[in-house]
Amino acid sequence: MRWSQYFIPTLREDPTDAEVVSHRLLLRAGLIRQLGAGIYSYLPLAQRSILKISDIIREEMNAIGGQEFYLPAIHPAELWQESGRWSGMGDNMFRLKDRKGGDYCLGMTHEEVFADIARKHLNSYRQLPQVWYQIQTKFRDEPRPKSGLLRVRQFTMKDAYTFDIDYAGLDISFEEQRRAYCRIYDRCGLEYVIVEADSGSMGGTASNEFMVYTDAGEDMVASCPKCGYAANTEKARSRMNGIDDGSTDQAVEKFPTPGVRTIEDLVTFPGGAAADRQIKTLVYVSVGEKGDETKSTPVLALLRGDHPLNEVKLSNALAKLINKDGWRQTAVRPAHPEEIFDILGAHAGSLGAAGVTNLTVIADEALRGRRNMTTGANEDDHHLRGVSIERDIEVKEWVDIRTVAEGEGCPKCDGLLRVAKALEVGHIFKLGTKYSDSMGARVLTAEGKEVPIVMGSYGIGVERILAASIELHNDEAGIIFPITIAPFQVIVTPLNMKDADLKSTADRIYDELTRAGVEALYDDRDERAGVKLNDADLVGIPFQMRIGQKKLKEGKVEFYTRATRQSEDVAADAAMELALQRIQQATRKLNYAE
RNA sequence: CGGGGCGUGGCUCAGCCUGGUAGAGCGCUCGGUUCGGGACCGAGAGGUCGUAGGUUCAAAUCCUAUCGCCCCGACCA
Repeated sequence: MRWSQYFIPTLREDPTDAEVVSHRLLLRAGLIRQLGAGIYSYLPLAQRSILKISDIIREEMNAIGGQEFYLPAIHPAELWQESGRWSGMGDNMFRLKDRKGGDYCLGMTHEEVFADIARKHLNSYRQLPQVWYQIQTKFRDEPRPKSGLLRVRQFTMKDAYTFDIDYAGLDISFEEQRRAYCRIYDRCGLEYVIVEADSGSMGGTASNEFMVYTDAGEDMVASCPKCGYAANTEKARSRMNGIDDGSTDQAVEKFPTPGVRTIEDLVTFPGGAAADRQIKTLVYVSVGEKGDETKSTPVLALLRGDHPLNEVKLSNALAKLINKDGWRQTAVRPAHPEEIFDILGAHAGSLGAAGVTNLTVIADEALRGRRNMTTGANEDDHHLRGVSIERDIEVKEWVDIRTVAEGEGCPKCDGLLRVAKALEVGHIFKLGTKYSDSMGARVLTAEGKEVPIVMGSYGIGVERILAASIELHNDEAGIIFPITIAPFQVIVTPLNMKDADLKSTADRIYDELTRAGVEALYDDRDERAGVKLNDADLVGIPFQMRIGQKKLKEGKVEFYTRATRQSEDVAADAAMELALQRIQQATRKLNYAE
């Protein structure tokens, strides 16, 4: 490919709208352009890279028996109504009407469509297991798209689905997918961790996320360097040290606390209490629906004063209480200030659960057995001391609803947890029978019994691999692509196109490389050397063949490695061989990484 | 959805506060010099100042509405 005729609109200046590194470099290096909020055009360089990532995914999916499909992006509403997700997905789903007024949506994921095919055509245990996948465009109307390709409204996803006769089969399918995922990320040259995760609106029994540590991520991962435990903080647990509450149960005593509004206020207030000896009382509202009816259920969530609530954990706990008799929880939100006053007769800052009997009270596990605590009195400017939880508060459910913090004890060993930001690049779920039950996908067993198909669902964000790779692999000069996903493997750069010797040597080497099957880009632009070298570094092609006058007089050219920014001299006649060897070496290292 | 910011040649931005016939740098075209880390000289092309309405003798500038984009928060398979 000749650069002079190829479309690579590099930018000399940093785009002001781009905050995160990958966004900035994707724009500057001429890989993408924005069309709208969270909607991007992939230019030729990005498209080449994305196709390479897709090819790796495809190879690894095929290697575990995956069969590639291509399903529609437009789905009739009925399908999503059957699974209950037409309402469950809320505003995140793009919806549209056809000319007859029929409801449709743009697919956010494809459990429903695949399950529909499965229920129509899978009838017998003899047909199972099946591994189906596709690489397809997904649409999600994100409330806030951001960070370039990291959070967008249209993107490419590899989504795979497995169909098994029972849970033992699902375990095997899940494990195969997990291993395939490891190979995919290894081959893409991406450093990742596998973490325990929340299943979210997908439902299901277990899930793992594949995470890349980067500050551009939007999840927090807790991990233990000692035993390897790793979990999304939406799921992570930790070991707590005991706290001395004194040896005797005191009596509950109300005392005035004028102006005290926060946990911190009460710590410094004379006669107050340390944060870990306070009970924090939060008012949340669970919104549920049943057919056309909706209801709001206020609940109290109790935590140790210094512990932050984890809304995902709370939402999961509340869903268990709400989802029965045909009701389904659609949202969980903090109560509005007016609601709080109506419910408890006091404002935030003086709230407590002692003596509350008409509300569901959820308490965090870390409060179990605690005594002589201080909490709000449900009377403005008053608190209670001497509160012993199990004696004074009617707790409906004890659940883990707090967010773990750095430095807390690992739940699996005696190590200490670290917490760091991470980006989700893949998620695998054991779905179980959620969709086969709701959509009626059943098969006959060998004994002639009808059972629901046991499903798994496995997703990879294709562009996120590209963006995450750039987040991890860059320097002040630009992108540093791993060889396997680089748009080109080598760039041939004659430093002066007006020099006939340089040009003819470059022509020849480019021709040799191309004939040898190397993906080479030829920078044949009549630009100054500085421009060409800076562009080559910016775009991040792993190897450069630099052809300049001084070295060529000795019959040599320079072979430059982008990652190390080191050059080595090689005879012009041997240049192609060296490039080929280094490319193969680098590719092999990623493809057969352990 | 709440808070903040920004929309001016292709790009980055100045001009707006204090109204008076639209600017710079980069890029682009042509000519010349230069040629190993984003050169220089000369000559050019290119803008309904996001959109609509209002105030005014006069609006990029003041007012109102609206659209779009970015950031923080809420939310997020």
